[in-house]
Amino acid sequence: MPELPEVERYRSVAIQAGVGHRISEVVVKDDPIVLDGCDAADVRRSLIGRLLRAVERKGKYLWWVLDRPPCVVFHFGMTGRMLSTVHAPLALKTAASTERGGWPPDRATLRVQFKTGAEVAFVTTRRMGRVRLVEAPLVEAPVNRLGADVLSELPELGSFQALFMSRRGNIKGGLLDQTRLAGLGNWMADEVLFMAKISPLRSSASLSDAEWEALRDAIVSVVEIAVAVEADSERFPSGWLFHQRWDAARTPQTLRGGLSFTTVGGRPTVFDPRRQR
DNA sequence: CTCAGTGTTCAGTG
DNA sequence: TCACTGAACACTGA
Repeated sequence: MPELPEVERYRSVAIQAGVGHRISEVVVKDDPIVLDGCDAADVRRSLIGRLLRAVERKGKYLWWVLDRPPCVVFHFGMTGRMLSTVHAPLALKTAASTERGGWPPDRATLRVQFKTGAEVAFVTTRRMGRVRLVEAPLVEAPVNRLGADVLSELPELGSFQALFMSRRGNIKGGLLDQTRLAGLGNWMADEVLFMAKISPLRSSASLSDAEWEALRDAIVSVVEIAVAVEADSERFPSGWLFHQRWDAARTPQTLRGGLSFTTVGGRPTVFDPRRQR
């Protein structure tokens, strides 16, 4: 479930383990699916002996800025993680999550050791995550295709609303389109619509001004809270829809506790038809 | 054995 | 050309 808050957490993991430190050892698994446009030798050569200057994020993408280009850009796909020896792993309550203790983690694509002895690993068990070498991530693919980051660049109400004007489809599809707003994923889209009392099936064109404002406010709130608790779902507010979506996810097209479990735009969707109009 | 689930990309359609 | 839809991708755990 790596949506923005989780990626932001992985950013802290990398910062705390390695920013300001030089890289002494690198182990890369030569996996042509995960390494996109580069091979293990390229990645190793780019990292070994380098100083980690900063770790940046936009939407669900993360990249390491070294003291010499290129940057190493990570995407987590549906099952990626970034772990370190100085961070306790977080047990994430999602359908796909499995955290196991021990170091090194199983099947890491990449393991980096700093001169301090701290290590960071990138794991993408189902191989849908990606590692790329990019000179200037903000102006090159894939990061340059992203819209405004929902944590740091959320547009003011007028431009926020305008982002969706060219869309004919449902509002949930619009929220998931990373070229408009970057960072929301499937569960967060459901959560903000729940908070804003808007049905995921509504067409973008049908929202009132008050609803646009409620939707924008809900995005601010959900993103801020999820980031503040470091994407630890145990600490999500008890009223959030999140807590009800995973255990009951095996009952499509039925009602449970008044909630509707269905599919919108090909994604599993949970909403409360009594509350969300 | 079957299949849900996670994010993105791509082929096909309107 | 643009926007949308649905399948595909790889894999694990239920």
